[in-house]
Amino acid sequence: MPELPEVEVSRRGLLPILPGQCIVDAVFRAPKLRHEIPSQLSSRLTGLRIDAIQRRGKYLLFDCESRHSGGWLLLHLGMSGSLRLVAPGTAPQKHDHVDLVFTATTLRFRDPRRFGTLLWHEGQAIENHPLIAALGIEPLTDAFSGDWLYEQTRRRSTPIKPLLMDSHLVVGIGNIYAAESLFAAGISPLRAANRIGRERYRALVPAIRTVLETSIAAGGSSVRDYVHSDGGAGCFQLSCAVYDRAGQPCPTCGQPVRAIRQSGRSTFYCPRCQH
DNA sequence: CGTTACCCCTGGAGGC
DNA sequence: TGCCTCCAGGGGTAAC
Repeated sequence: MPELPEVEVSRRGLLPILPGQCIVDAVFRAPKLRHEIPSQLSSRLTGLRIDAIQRRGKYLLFDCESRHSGGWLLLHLGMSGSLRLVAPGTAPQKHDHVDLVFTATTLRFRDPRRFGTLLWHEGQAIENHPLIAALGIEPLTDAFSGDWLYEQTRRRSTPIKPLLMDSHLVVGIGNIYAAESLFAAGISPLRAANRIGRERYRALVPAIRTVLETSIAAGGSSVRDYVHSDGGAGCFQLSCAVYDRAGQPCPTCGQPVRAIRQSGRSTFYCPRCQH
């Protein structure tokens, strides 16, 4: 479910609440999410203060006194994860796998499919964690430009859509926003990345940025104690132009939206508007 | 090195 | 009502 905007909105929802608070207890009700949860993690976390909450790609990074013999808690929401803040003592429901208990509130992680990731990284240098070190560029930075993406794709013959979703190249673009960005830029998801010209990448990159920022803005206006809505419709955008709209008219030309499969994922696009 | 297939897991939707 | 199949917003890993 969560792509970059959802993770960023979750982060912003936690920022006014958690930094400065100490972890009173950590409760794990599932033996593993994507990875095993070490048996001593609860005692390691207990007593540590949250100094900051950062985001890298779709990972939330909780700075737990990393500069003072603490470390980092890495959280990835996976496909079905969501966070909420509940009153201490609130009974967990099914799939509520993790609680970080603070004095006045509890951060609760729910993840039915358990594709989420929870990892502890001892020490200060989170950028050295192998999963973080392998991540590509942040799409909302100035360094992510049409010229940069053009240069990066010269030897990539794979279709542009799965490439946009490759977090080793650029982080945070999931299945929904890849489809929406390509529609906005008029580029076919099937087109080989190295057969797209510089000018078209100069259109695609701002389209990606606009789609992501619009979604963050839309999500940021909701929620307080419910950090992230897990509504099945997806999209913080009020409506998607093409995603999950197979057979429905393209908002630009009226041609039916087409659904295909790429790399095991569904892709939606307008065959008339996107080339 | 680049690309693809598979796998982790549960639940909801739709066909019969 | 039940059973079956397919699908779902991610991504790491292994194999070609």
